Amino acid sequence: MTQPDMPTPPWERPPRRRTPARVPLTRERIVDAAFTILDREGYDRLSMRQVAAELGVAVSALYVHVRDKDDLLQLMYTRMFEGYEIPEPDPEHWQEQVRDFARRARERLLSRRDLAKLAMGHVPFTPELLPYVERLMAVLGASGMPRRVLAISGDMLSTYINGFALEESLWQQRYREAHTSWHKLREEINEYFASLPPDRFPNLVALADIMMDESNDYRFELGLEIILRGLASYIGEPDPGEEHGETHGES
Amino acid sequence: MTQPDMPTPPWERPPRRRTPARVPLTRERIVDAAFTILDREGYDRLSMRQVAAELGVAVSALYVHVRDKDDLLQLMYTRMFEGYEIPEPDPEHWQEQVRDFARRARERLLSRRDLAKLAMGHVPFTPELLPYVERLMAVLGASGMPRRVLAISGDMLSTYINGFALEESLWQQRYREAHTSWHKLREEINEYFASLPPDRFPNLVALADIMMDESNDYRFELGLEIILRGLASYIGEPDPGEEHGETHGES
DNA sequence: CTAGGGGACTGAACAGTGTTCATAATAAAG
DNA sequence: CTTTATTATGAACACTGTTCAGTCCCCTAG
Repeated sequence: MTQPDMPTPPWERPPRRRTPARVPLTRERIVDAAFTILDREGYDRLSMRQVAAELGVAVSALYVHVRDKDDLLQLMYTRMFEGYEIPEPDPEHWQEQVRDFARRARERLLSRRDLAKLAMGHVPFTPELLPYVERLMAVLGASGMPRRVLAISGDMLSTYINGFALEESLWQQRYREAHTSWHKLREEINEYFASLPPDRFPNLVALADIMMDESNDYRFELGLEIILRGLASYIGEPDPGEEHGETHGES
Repeated sequence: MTQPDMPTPPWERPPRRRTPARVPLTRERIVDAAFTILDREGYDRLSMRQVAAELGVAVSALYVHVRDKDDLLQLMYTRMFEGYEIPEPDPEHWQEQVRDFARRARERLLSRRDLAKLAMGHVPFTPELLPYVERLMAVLGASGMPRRVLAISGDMLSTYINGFALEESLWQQRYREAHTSWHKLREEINEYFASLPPDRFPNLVALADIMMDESNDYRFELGLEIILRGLASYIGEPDPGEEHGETHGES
């Protein structure tokens, strides 16, 4: 905690410059400020000017430390992973480890506003993030699933988690803008589905009561379980599609 | 088919105004123009002004027919589904029907530039699109899977398809901007993975040769198969989580 | 035929965006 | 103290979505 507005005492030799030891602008501080704006204004209003204003600095100063807005977003994406822990692989409990991984990932994506929007469209293939990918692959690989299944399982999981969290945050945004609650919105949606003409929409009407749950947790868990069962079903099978490239169509 | 540039024959009484029967601006024509811009410039450069220019019209004229840019994007999203056919449900072949649905959806998403970006962040819960959801649910429901699994299966499938296509188009964009080819980019990526220090990244190094395929088709099919196997595994089981709301954690 | 009402369209403006660049201020090095 | 390199500034450019007073034109009523 520094106290910026204190006058300089006369017995200290006053430094020549007006702002003694002003906090230097760094990539870290810029990312901090960007997250402050993201929390307060949301992804769509996150602009270089807002970030600069938050730091009390001219816009162009940011470009000394950051190439692009894209560059800044990439830094924010990287920051998102900080402190995210993935355990040592345990072949006996790989499913529970993956479940835990997925839950914590979703939790993180929903912990701050619009984080899912930020994550969507980025790929964790940078040097800073590859360790996380490696550890996830280690956990999944311990299951003994075939190589080719393993190669896409990480992608599938993160696509599912990101997609799910994005949809959740879209609904959040929608009911925030409509000045109502998730409870109310959910009720309206389910009533809408129930009120459809049953002759033209028999399936939707029949599912109206469970299309949206009071909490999304159960839906998330079930989707996760579906993927896990799918992955597990390949354990013990030989690597599928060794002759791949020809035989994926038609049949 | 009207023929706009034909001169007015002299035996027809010429209308008083200079531009005889000028094409009226409609929502349809605006969406057409928007797709022209999307194809030519990409999603990020799709702006109201570009659309207006394409139509030879002032920007503000668009706002007579379209509330928002969001409104226009919604119209484009709806247009995407036009002519998309989903077959009558056949309980014997629901898996093949779903595979076919997914392949055609991906094909459509990749048929035009940045269509996946457009699709991401939209939900097909509008009156025009509900019939498609209904038909998909019919096909899935014919499998006999439990209600709660059915309720999220559609979401899971479209999340997977959209996410996969989005990732594909992201790579496309990346190698377009780098002025190289997918073949080259893929080779570089795989070489990069292979060149990682094997002691810190044993799993990534071991998978380097199949992290990215020459074509993404096989990866898409395999991911689809994983979901299908997961879904199929629930057929015959009682509806899971009837006591839901409490018991989805820990155990 | 004229008068007028109403919808479609225009042009200009507002407030905002990402990015660049010559210039100024500052810090470190000689 | 002077030089040099870095960092920050302010103004500018070329855009963006959106609004609004006014204009044009067509159709209808008288």
